[in-house]
Parts: sequence; structure tokens; C-alpha cells
Amino acid sequence: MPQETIGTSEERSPLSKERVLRGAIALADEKGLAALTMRSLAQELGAKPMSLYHYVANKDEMLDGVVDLVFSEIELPSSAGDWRVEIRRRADSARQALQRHPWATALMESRTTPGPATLRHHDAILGTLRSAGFSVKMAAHAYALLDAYVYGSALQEAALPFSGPDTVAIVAEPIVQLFAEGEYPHLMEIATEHVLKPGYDFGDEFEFGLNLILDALAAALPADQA
Amino acid sequence: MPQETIGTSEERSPLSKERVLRGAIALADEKGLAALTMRSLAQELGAKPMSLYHYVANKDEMLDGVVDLVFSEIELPSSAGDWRVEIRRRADSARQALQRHPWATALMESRTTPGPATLRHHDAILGTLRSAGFSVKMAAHAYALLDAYVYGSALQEAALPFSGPDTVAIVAEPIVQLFAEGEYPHLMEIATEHVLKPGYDFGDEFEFGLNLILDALAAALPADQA
DNA sequence: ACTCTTTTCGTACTTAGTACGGCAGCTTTG
DNA sequence: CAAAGCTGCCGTACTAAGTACGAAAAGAGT
Repeated sequence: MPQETIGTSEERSPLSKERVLRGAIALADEKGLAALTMRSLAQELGAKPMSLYHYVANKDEMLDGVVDLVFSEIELPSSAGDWRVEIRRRADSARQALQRHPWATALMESRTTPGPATLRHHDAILGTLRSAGFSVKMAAHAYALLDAYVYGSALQEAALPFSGPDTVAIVAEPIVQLFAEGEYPHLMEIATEHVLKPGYDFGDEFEFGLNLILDALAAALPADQA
Repeated sequence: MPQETIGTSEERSPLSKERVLRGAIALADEKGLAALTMRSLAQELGAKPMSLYHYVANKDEMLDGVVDLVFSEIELPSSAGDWRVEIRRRADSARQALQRHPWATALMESRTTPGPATLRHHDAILGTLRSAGFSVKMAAHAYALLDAYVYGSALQEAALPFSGPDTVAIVAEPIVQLFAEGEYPHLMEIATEHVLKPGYDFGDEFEFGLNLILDALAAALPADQA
């Protein structure tokens, strides 16, 4: 006597590439990237491991799809409207997406085959910059700069031992202890006088850099248009 | 009858943590990060897998050590001398190190336990910025910005399907083919009119952003000092 | 109901990390 | 110089994970 639809937690709609990828994201969000195995994912989906291979060629290809899905969560900038507003919107949106899925930053590296959402994303940014009046070359420069900054920030934030504005103090003690040896005076200074202060939020750090970059790009625009 | 010292290629000095880590780097450089397994590394070192565990607790810890070794390859900025020169030097040096070991960027993400070289590195940069006159807060901002940019650029460069200034054309064809569908007009434009042009070098892209950031930081210095 | 197609899965092989205990050679000590 | 101990090296073997291969089950269409 099979147990049929007794399963309480696991969803049991038919599988699909979409469901597999979304399940993978959910699993990675919950348990971390290391816990994302074909076997555990199958279980999560109420299926058996080999069933997944009907929708993805192999795990690597699945990860490509996952990365593209994460990219699709990022708001696209519009080519109309103020370019600074649009670029900022997408930068913030990208940071949020990579905050929701901290493991994704690591994945983006190894995957050299961008998916449609990724390409669309890049295309939209370049479009916005070109519409703003940047030359082809300058748009490429600006794009590389902005993108490097956004991903680099995501990398940094993912590496931070804390996440919210308030969880800082929890891990502060052992770190300060380590620095107290006097070997890293400047790290010590920045830690105690800035990062470990109550109101610290990495988001402020991010905004500072983003503003600085946008201002500098805006200043370079007139000369580029000439 | 043991074959003694007949082995031609494999080094056969006694093992050490140093040798294990350097072997790991060499293997990753040669065959890629995926090929770096405890088994293959042991073979490379002319030893058996389990021997490695005398020098590293487990693979993860080994990777931590590897990352720290890569960091130690980066030139430290000095607190004396012009801060822009020093910061630029370390930025270029960092890019070179991450170019030599493209797989390292991916590793730096997951490792939340920085080694001594990493800490020394960060400390030196902060020291240089502080000596230049930046306030604690501004130094933190500048540091986050610069670092995010350097790592982000490394990430971008590692994701590029080509490496040198001239290998571009090789992979250009299929890419252009893909874009030609007209779905990504701006990517297409940047590709054909900029990236795929003969003299293209990602290094120029990097320098542009670095200059822009340094200029903007320099402009912010006076107000910060006041 | 039968056949064709699509979806799901059972079995089993391979690779990789690593726990555990043994042994060899050098070092120390009587 | 021999017995005892320590250090570094490794043989064996277990577990987890990706996935090849082919078959069973579930639908679809006539």
C-alpha cells in the first residue's frame, strides 16, 4: 500500500526545469551551497536523484541555470529617465539579490556561459549608459567599473562574519581579541572605531562607493560627449 | 626491491605544510581548481593521499592556507611615499596575482577565516590610507571601495572567455553569432566596436576605473581632513 | 485497449574526502 | 648498542556525491 499524498512538507507537482532550479535556490538559501547536492535537492522536491537529469544535463548546467535565475531577480534599468537614477536602482537591486543569495556570488565566477537573463541584464545597462550619452568606449569602461564594484561589494559582504546592522557585537569579541596582539593596529582601529560601532551597516559603505563612482562618471560625461 | 630515487619528475623532499600548499597552487594553476583533489595533489607531491593530512586538518583548511599564500604574493603598500602611488601599486599587484591564479577569486569568497598574510595585507592598506590623512571612517570607505573594485575586476576578468590581448578573435565568432539575433543590441555594439577590436586589453578597463576611483578619493581628501 | 512518448526511477559504478590504526626510521636514554 | 618512544608516512576501508544505463510507470493520441 503506497502512501500516496500523505507527504506534508514536500511539494508534489510534476517536475520541471523551473521547479528544479527554484528548488536549488531555495535549498542553497536554507542550507548553504555545500548542502546543494543532487540527492538532497531531489528529496526536497519529493523525487529521486536521477529524475532531475531529465531537466538538467548535469549539475554544472544546473548551476548555470541557477545563476541566470538569480540574475533575473535584479531590476533592469530603463533607457528612459535619468541614467543615474536607473543605474543606482539596478545596483541596489543587484546588491539585494546577492544578499538574498549570498552563495550566488561564488557561483558567478566559475560559470563562463551566461544565460539569457544575464545577457539581457548586461544589455540593459549598456543601453542605459549609451542613451545617457556615453560613447561606446566610455560605456564599456563605466559598465566594467560599475559591475566590478557591485560584485566586489557582494563578495565582501558575503565574507563578513555578520549580516545585519546589529549582529555585529556577537562575533566582535574573538576578533578584537585576535587583533589585540598589536599585529594589526589599523585593522584594530577600523574595527573598534567604525565597523563594530552600534549603527554600522555595510549598506552605507556600499552607497558611499556607488555615489563616488556615479559622481565621477557624471563628471566625465560632458567631455565624452564632446 | 624498492625503486628508490629513480623518480624523474616528482620532487621527493620531505613533505611540509609549505610544500603541500605550494603544490596545491601549482596544481590549480595547471589543471584548474576542479582538478585539485587531495589524491591528485598527493600524487603530484610523490606521496600518498593520507600523508597530506599530517600537514592540513582537511581540505577546507588547506584551501584557507592556499588563499593566504596567494595573498602573500601581493605587494604591500608602504605608509610612506605618495598614497596614490602605493595604492595603485598594490592594486596592480593584486590584479596580477589574481591573474596568475584565476581560480583564487572564487576561493576567497567562501573562506571567512582570513590568514595572517591576508590580515597583514588589509592592515597595510588601511595604514597607507590613514597616513595619507583619511579619517577612520573615510579610510574604511575608501578601503571597501578599492577592494571591491579590485576583486570585482578579478571576477570579471576570470569570467572573460579569453585572456591575452590577442586571443580575443578566437572565441569572437560564435559569440557574435549569438548576439546577431538582435536580442542584445548594446552588447553587440560593445562587442564589435570595443571588446573585439584588435588592441583590446582588459588591463585598460581596469586602469580606467582605478584612476577614476583614485581621483575621486583624492578630491575627497581635503574635505575629510578638515 | 494499444502504441508511442514522456517522465520517473532502480541499480550500480566512479571519484573524492577522510577516519583509523599500523609500521618504519630516527631520536632519545640507559 | 639496545630498548623505548616519537614523528612522519601510508594501506585499508567507509561514506557521500555525481551520474551512466536501461527499465518501469504514466500519459497522450488514435
